[in-house]
Amino acid sequence: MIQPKHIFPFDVNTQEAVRIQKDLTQHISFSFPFHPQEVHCLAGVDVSYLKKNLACAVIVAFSYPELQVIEVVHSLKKVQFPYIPGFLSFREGPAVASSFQLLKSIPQIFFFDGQGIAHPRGVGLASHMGILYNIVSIGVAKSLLVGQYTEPLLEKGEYSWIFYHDQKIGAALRSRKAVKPIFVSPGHRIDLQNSIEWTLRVTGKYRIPEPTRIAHLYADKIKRNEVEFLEHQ
DNA sequence: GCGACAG
DNA sequence: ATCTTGTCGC
Repeated sequence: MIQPKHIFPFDVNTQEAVRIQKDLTQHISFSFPFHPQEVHCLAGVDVSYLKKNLACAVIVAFSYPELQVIEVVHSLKKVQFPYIPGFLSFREGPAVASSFQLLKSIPQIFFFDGQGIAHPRGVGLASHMGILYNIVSIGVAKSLLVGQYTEPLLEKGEYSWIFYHDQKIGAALRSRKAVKPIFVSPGHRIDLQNSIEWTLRVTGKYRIPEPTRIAHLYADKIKRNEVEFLEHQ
């Protein structure tokens, strides 16, 4: 089990959240701790909502490079923070943390359904959870939160930089030919170039890379089949 | 003040 | 994220 490096109070107001985010920024590392050859376990994390103010977090662990599912965990947590762009981790973080407690695998890289450092204060969901658990994390978002980018070329694998306040914070990556790009940014313990490369390594025939795509499919399954049962927990 | 705005 | 059927295109 992966133990959190620090315990953060998630039941805070936005002002405290801003302070926490600004403090977390100082702890982000960009040096990738592994040799590419020694990565054999990856994970995808998807966060979403259920009705009744329940947040759902799914973590799926995969073997690499086979990308076979080796573990799936999920948890539901009542949200006590509204959805405000820039504060997603305070809404979904508790559910993610709860799922981490259930995870037995030790993935070497985590792909998150959200931003890494491409965030108003440099601490998106991927970075926040990355710092909290001292893990390698990458933000893979379906839409842009902050910054500007020029349209990347149409072939799969093409990308352009996302700039924010004159800083290069991420990439608009064409994960499939001629589809809307995905927005990749480092979460923690990895740089932008490696974030792009690893994202491409786990991207198949779909726009969304396999780790988060599969995690999202499990989230859908949970919503369809197990909601009533889980609501009593 | 107005518009933008991960999931 | 969610409300929602068929349909146009690679």
